[in-house]
Amino acid sequence: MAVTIKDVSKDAVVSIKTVSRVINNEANVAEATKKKVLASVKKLGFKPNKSAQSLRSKKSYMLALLYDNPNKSYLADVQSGIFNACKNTGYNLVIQECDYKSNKLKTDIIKFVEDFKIDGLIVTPPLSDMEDFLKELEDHQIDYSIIAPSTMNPESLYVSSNDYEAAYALTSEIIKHGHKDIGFIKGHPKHSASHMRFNGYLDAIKNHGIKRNDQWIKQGNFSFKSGFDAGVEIFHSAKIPTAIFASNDSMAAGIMKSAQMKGMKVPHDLSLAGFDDSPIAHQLWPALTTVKQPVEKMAAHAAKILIARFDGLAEKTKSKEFKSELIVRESLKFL
Amino acid sequence: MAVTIKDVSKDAVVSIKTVSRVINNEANVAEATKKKVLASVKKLGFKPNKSAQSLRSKKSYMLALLYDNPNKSYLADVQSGIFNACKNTGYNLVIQECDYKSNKLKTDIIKFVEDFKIDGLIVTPPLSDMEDFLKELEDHQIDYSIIAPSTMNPESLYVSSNDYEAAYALTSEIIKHGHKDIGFIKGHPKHSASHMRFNGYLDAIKNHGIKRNDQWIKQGNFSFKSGFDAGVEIFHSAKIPTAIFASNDSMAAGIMKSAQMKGMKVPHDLSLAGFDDSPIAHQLWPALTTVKQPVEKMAAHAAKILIARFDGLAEKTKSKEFKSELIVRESLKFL
DNA sequence: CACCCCATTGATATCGTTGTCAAAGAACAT
DNA sequence: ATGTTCTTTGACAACGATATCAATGGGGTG
Repeated sequence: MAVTIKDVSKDAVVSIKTVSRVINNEANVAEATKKKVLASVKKLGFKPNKSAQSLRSKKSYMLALLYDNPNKSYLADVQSGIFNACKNTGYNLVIQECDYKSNKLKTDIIKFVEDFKIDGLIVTPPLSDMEDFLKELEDHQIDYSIIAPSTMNPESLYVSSNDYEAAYALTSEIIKHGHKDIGFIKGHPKHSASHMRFNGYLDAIKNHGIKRNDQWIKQGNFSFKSGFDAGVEIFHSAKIPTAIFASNDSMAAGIMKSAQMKGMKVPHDLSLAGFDDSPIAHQLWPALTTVKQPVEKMAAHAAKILIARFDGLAEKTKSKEFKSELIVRESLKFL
Repeated sequence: MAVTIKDVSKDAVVSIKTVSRVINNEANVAEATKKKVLASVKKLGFKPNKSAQSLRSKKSYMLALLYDNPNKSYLADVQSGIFNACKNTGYNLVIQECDYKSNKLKTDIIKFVEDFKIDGLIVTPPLSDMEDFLKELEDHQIDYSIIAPSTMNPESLYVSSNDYEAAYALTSEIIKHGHKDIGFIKGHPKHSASHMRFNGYLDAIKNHGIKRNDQWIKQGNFSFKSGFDAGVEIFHSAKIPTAIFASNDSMAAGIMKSAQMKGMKVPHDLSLAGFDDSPIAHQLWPALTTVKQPVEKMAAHAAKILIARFDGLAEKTKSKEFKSELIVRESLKFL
């Protein structure tokens, strides 16, 4: 039989309530008492029973990660980050796959949260871009922390990245390499990151005196196939750009494949850049020039601030913007 | 306030115990009573409180996925499969990242299971290959289900795949394409799948009268880099094979990159095959010939049989071997 | 010294289930 | 008719924590 709070209280010769106070770090416990109790806790190897805690305190000590994102490596990184943040906090992570297109999304998630008494949600794109969904969460008083929000509401918890600046910087880098004819593949229209990246691109070419050519700007959806298809289209054009910037690496890989199938060589005939620094970026040859976001750290921070809010430490940890890093690899060449 | 079993018992004019019996599908409840209770449950929208159930019944209704595998897409597939199997069972999934090399592994996991009262584990490679670890779980009476076991213990729950046959078939396919000089990149030595795949390769060439050439057989560890390095080594040899079979797609991608950097063209100068049908397999050009395992289905089955065991339905669902599928793509050409 | 206040502590109720065990009644054998 | 067994049901305890609220006692104030 496991050690309970009762055993500890007997061993430390205090009431169970006092033990409870100590393990919950409540105020107003004499230092001597605290020490005594902690000694007994350690001696007996006491671990509070989560179910009992949950039952009484109405908390589950569970966070849920909401996602509907086909990008497996992104998901894995996010998860890993949250996982690390949860370590030693007593909180656990459950995963919830969603369908952002489902009209039952809202009710399903609310039901899920209420059934399992989930303490808080970590919301990833594209769910993080659905204002009405977030509104619904708030109406139900569900705490959440957003990764990559579309609007940075100072009230809510979020972690963001400087997608706009990074896209601007990457585009500038391409231009510095002598390119003027630069195509762009847009990401999934429902992801706010898509727009930020696109705007970064647009402003960069504009500020460098390059005119936008809509023949070379294609709508993608972050999938390999959408990049491939966009490539096929672009390479049918009368004039082909000397460089293409795809909003993520999967699409850049798609472009590369379509280029290679056309007999073009990267970067000899076409320079290429992606975004995200997915594993595939360096596994291709030539390796992709891209932008690396500290996804794991971002996810960890999202979890941390959520947990801090539960513990009433809201002042300590705040929403934060993370900086991305430009990674220049062989797929980009000087013209 | 949420609806409790008490409310239901009042509404249905029965005792709370009877309600409990109905929602737990216990025997010996009169059909009429059952109907009456279920009607009230539905009418009031009653959902049993997980914490209270856990507290009383000593079950957490949580499965944990144990992994230490750098392959993100594999992890995502496994997760997705388990997730689907859990749906509507009342069980939930928590993720536990491990370090299989840690000497605290065993104690950490035991502690984790006991702290959170995890009902059962789903164990993936390479943890599934550590006999002493599994033994420890059994000693602590921890239920588990293995994905890709090294030894198929009829006592334990597992899902396996026919790695040996698939590797044999793929090797035969390469031979059918006219290749006689076939290199092989071994997988991580701690994964039993590595050995099964290697043996499939060895037996296939032997049965086709081809002699093993150890210059072309390299040890990898399933990582892209290990494949790349193996490629570099092989291409330094005096004689280069006409085809290489890598134990997984990441390593095959590594080989492809090292070949391309040497100026070789796939499949013109070198045919290539991988294993797993990871996303990268079809994102490369040329796309990789490979073997597809129904990873999601396997994971789902692993979860199902574990849950069935909890519910005492052990007879219904049994360990199972899944069949892989050969996918021939452009990276393999007729000699 | 009497009074009050605040920090500290504990007795006990409580959360929402399942487990135990006994009672009631139906069914069947004698 | 009586005893026995089996099915069905319910009253109440129990799980292991936190919440409530009252009791205790030391320190400060007038």
